[in-house]
Amino acid sequence: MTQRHVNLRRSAHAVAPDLVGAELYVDGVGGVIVEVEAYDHEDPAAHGFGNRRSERNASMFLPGGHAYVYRSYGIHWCLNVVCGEEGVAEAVLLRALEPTRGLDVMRARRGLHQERLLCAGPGRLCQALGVTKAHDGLPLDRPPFELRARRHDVEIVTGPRIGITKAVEHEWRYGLAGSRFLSRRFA
DNA sequence: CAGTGGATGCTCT
DNA sequence: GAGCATCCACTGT
Repeated sequence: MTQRHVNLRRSAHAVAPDLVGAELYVDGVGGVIVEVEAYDHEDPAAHGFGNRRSERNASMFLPGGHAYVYRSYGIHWCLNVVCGEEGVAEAVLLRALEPTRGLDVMRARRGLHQERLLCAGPGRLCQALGVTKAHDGLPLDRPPFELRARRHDVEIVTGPRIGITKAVEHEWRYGLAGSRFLSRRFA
């Protein structure tokens, strides 16, 4: 993968491992993606299961390359990279970053926290990067977003997704091997 | 460390 | 009214 941008018009399962090691910034604040999960329209654990549209998941039906942001547990925001073709609900949930730019801004947004926990988890990541509902549906190839493909090969580990109760058998969680910025270790 | 429970609000049935 | 794609503080080793 030597392109500058990740091709997001592919299935979430193809995109997810390619996002590990890529860089994401929001208004210049962010870092290296170290953990993601794939969700597709045939997946009972996904918001877009059965391609059923709702007010919440509308952005999932945009063509690959947009943001899908939803409220989690009433408190947190979670950011997805929408994948695939328009009209098919699939996306990759961004679960953790290794923070590299704007550490002071992230620390201020997150409060008194160690660097390791700044973006270790989907809710923490959005808080650190300032992602809210206002970003839902925005294209990822324009400001405030910047998404750059990784330039070197990385070692990727997989495992079951976190925090779900349906379709738990699939190993659709992808992480950067050995990273200390994961939300949880891989088995 | 591991395990537990509360906070919190929106979406969908 | 149930059920969350979570986080944090607190407990007990």
